[in-house]
Amino acid sequence: MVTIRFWFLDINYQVVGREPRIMIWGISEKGERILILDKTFRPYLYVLPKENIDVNKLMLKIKTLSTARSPITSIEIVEKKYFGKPVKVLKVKTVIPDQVPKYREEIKKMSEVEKVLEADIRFSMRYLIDYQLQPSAWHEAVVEEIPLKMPNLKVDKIYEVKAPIKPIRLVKEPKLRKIAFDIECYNPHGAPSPERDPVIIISIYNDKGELIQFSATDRNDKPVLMKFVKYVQEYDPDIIMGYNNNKFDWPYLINRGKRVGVKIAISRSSGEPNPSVYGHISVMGRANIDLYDFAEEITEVKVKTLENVADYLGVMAKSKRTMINWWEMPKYWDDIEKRKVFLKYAADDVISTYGLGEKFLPFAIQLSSITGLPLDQVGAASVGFRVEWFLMREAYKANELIPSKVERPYEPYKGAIVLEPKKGVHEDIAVLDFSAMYPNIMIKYNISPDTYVSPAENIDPDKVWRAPEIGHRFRKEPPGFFKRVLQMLLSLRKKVREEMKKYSVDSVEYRILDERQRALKILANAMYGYQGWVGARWYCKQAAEAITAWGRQTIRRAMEMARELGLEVIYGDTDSIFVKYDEEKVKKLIKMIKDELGFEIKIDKVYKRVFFTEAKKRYVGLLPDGRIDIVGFEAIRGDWSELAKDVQEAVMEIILKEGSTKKAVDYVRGIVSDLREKKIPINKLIIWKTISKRLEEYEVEAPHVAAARKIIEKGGKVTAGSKIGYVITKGTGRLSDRAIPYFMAKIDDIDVNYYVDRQVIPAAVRVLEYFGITEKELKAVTVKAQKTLFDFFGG
DNA sequence: GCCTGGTCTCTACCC
DNA sequence: ACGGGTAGAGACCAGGCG
Repeated sequence: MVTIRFWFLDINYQVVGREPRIMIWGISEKGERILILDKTFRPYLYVLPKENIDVNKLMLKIKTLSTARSPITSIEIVEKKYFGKPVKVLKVKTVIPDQVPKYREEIKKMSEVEKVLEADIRFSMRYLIDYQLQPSAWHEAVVEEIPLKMPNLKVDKIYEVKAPIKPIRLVKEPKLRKIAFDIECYNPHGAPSPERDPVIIISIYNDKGELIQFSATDRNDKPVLMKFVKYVQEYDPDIIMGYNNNKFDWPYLINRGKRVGVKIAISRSSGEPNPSVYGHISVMGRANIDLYDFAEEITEVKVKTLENVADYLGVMAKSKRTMINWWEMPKYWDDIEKRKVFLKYAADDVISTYGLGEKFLPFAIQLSSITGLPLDQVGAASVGFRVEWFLMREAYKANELIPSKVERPYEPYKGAIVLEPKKGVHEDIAVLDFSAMYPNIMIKYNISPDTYVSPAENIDPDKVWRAPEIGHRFRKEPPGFFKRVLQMLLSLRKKVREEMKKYSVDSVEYRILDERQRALKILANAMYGYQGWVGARWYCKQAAEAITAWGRQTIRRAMEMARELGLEVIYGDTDSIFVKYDEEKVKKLIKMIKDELGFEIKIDKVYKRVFFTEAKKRYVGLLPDGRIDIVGFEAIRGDWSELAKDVQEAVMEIILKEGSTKKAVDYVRGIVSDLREKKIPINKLIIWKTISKRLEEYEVEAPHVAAARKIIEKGGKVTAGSKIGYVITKGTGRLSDRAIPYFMAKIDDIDVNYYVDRQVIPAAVRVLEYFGITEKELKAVTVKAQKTLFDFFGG
């Protein structure tokens, strides 16, 4: 027996013979790739009996269900808590994990049974929870080495556990072997099909900085697939990364492999990648990561192509990469000279992908270790499931039973308040933000599913917090599950931030800790939304409703205080208030809020000048350093043409910095005339919109839907989530009849009037209207004298 | 048949 | 597959007019 330290990479289980076997894949401190087996773990479920029933009789009755294939090996009475209330439950153990749902259904039917619990947790996750193992983190284990007699297992050592594995805290990462890969398919018919179209290039980029490309000779791709499989097995990466590989590369490779007779046997057990939870593709013994999952969270990039995201993150500048549009690919492949360009394009793609991995992996690793979701799943799992896995682990630690998943109808409830802004230009405005408002409200009022007191219950009013407006009550004591979890998250984050100070800003440790505190913050902030999500195990509408009610009360009171101090409130949304920046009074306000409400509010920024129209959630601010903050307006929306956005931004800048409406008007007129003279390139006229469902489900034929149909007609592919780039062409009738995919349009097809009347002018007028400028004036050819911005100040 | 105003659908934003 | 609040465009349709 030996004690080893290893970094947790992946987990799965197999049923071998008549017993399940947990398989944990890791990297030892010495850098060996190891597999640890645990044959002792068994699946189970809990039975919550009805009150006043004969438990012994129930136990006997459950025992009679036992089958030979997966016998019930034990039933014991254990003490747990269910929503904070102590309960006695039966822990029913069996052998084969996939038999648990069968037992669940049968036991549920029994008249003595109130509920069956924790029968909907996958076996390997059950193992992680019960031993509190931390994916993507270090562990210590007492193990015994067993001989390597399984040649299909790609590891240096195999062990069997002899004592429970224990997580240990080490701020470091092992030297991981990583590759990024990307495939290119021959697509003369539009979207490629694995049944018909070969994989012509597979590019790989590894952590040694090597670029490897396999390409087909003519259209024979069997060797390409074979070389890829061989390469992966030989390089033996721990992490495989791609961009949209879960939805495209892997399914294509596997189906293409089936077609040409190549098994994509790239896992550490020589198996193929296979579809798994949250729509991700699992590769046994390795972490397959789709970087698109992380790119999706970058809201600044509206059209999340690899090149756009890589450009935004500084991984590869658009100007420095080779680009080929998908409809041009066959041309680039068929022409042997142009093929070199194609290979360069493929290389740039895979290098960008690897670069994105460098940006996203540290965060993914931290998120994985905190939530307890394996590295390959954490990106694919939605926010709700990340929160839920974290809570399930915490529940186990607190001896709380995990509620089952229940299907519920959607129930709306009232949310936050948004103030009517005082329209116009304001000088020196401070934006005050409550720090972590909802988490702090949950903590202060002990809001949690297990502290909620139902209206039927009689309770001393002094022992509960009562929510304003709606009257939901929450026990003051003891601290609820969510309160404890939030306090833990917040104090942990504080500790991590303290620890960060020990390291220099450019050290590896600093980066790790910084990503960790970010992940903790995101998790804490998601806790409110989680409770209001009907799909949540800990769904509690009353809690979510109470949080927003207390939020409304808090912000209202804060605004009242500001006014009491003589501070003019210009605007406010949810947890922020915009006030005139009087340093002394603002300082007083912050203290007053702290003292009276017990919440921290901070100056987030101070605008030298800020402009509001009458609309909520839209404003432009000028920062002291000269930068312009645009919030909500067309200029930052992805579904307006670049041209209209540029015009609006320029107008805002002229107005805020120079105060000259005349200059702004002249500028707009200039653009309009450029447009009429076809001086504006077509790519500035593209409007991007997301297809959110299957095309046949649309009730109205919107322009982007019509354009999407045209893409399909051309052989292209459109699915839910696709971004459609279209332009409006000349003609009559509905816009949707005149919307065509941008790559099918020529500059002469463009309906200039649409871009003038429905894009440029409205975007400009949105801002200029307040200064008395009308659409007519913007379109007029003669220049009239305009008032300056400063005529509007103060009155 | 054409115009108009109101309603509904849809998307992307804010916090 | 975390929440509600909000702006705005365009499709769609009923009703008025002639």
